Amino acid sequence: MAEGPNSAGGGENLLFLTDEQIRKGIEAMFFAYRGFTADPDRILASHGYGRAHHRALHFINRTHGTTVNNLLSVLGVTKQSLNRVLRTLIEDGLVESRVGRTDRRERNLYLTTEGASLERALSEAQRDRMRAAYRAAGPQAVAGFRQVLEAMMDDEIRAHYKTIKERRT
Amino acid sequence: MAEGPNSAGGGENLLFLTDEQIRKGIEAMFFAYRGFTADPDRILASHGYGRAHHRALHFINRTHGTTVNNLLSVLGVTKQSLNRVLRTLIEDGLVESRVGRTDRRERNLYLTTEGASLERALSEAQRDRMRAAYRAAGPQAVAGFRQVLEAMMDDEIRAHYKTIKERRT
DNA sequence: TTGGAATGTCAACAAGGCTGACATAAAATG
DNA sequence: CATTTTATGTCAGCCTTGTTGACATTCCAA
Repeated sequence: MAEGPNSAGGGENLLFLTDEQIRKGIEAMFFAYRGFTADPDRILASHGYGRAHHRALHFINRTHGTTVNNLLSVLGVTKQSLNRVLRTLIEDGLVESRVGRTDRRERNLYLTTEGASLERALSEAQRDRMRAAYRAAGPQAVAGFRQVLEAMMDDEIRAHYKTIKERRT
Repeated sequence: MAEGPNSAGGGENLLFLTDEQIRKGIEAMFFAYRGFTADPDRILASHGYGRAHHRALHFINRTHGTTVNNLLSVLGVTKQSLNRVLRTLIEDGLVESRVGRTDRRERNLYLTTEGASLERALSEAQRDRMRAAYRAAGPQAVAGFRQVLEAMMDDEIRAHYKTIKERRT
C-alpha cells in the first residue's frame, strides 16, 4: 500500500494529519497567540501592569468572590507569584479582599469599580480582535476552532474550562 | 427590532458573536496555549533551557542559514534578548553561526546534529499533542481552527506566516 | 574617505515565574 | 482540649527572558 506515515489506523481518514499540516498549525498557534495578547498588553503597559495582572483581573471578574486557592489552580502558578500580583492590585484599589464568611481563613476576591473598569477595557480590546477574527472566519470555522482548542487542553484544565463554560451569568 | 448588541450590519448572520461566545473563546485560547507548550516545556526544563530556546531552534530549523535580523523580525524580540539565547545555544554546540559570505556582518545560523536532535524531540512532543487534538476534532474543525488563528494574527506577522506556509521543503 | 546602516556585545534593570522557610489564624480531628 | 491540617501571607533568593543604553565592528554608499 505504501501510504506514508499517517496511514495508521482506526478506519478513519487521517490523511489530513501530515507533519507539514501540523507544523503549520503549531506556527499558527504561536503567531496567533501573539496577536491575541498584543492589544491588552499595550493597555497594561500604560498602567504599569503585566499579563499576570490581566489574568487575575479576568478570573476575579468571571467568578466574583473566588478564593485565592481557587485562583491558584485556575492560573496554574504558585501562591507567591500570585500574591505579588494580587498585592499590587489590592494596594492600587482595583481588587478587594474580604475575609470569608463561612471559613474565615479564606479570602474572597472582588473587583472594585476601578478594577472592573480596567478589566472591561482589557477584555474589550481582546474581544474586538477575537470578534474580527470570528467574523472573518465565519460560524462554522469558529465551532471548529473551539473544538480543536478544547482538545488541546490538559485534562485537569479542561475541567476548569468546562466549569466556566456551563456557568450562566 | 431590539436585536441586541450584535445586530450591526452587513446582511450576514452575526448573532453567533455574543460577548459570551467570545469570552469563552478567549479562555479557550488561554487554556489551550498552556497545553500547547506544556510538553516541550518539560523537555526544555530537563536541559536547562526555556521557551525562548525552543523558538530559536524551531525557526533556525525551518529556514536553514537564516540571519539574526531575520530571526528577530519573526520572533519579535530585541536583538539583545535573542543574542543571549543564541549565545548559549552556540556555546552548547546546538547552533552554528557562520559569518556571511556576501556580507560579513551577517551571521548565518544552522543547527548542528545535536541541535537538530533536540529540535526534533521538542517538535515531536508538540506535534503529538496537536495531532491528538486534530484527530479528536476532525478535518473540518481543523480547517476552521486554522482560519480563525490566521485571522487573529497581526498583519505584519501574517505575512511571515504565509511565507512559511507557501514554502515547499 | 567618511558617515550611516547593520550587526553584535556588554551592562543594568524589571517582570514574573520558581523554591524554601516561616508565621498566623482558623478549621478539623483525635 | 490538644494537635494537626488547611488557607493565606510574606521574606529571601534564584532563573528566564524581556527591556534600554552604550559602544565596537563591518560594510556600503555618497
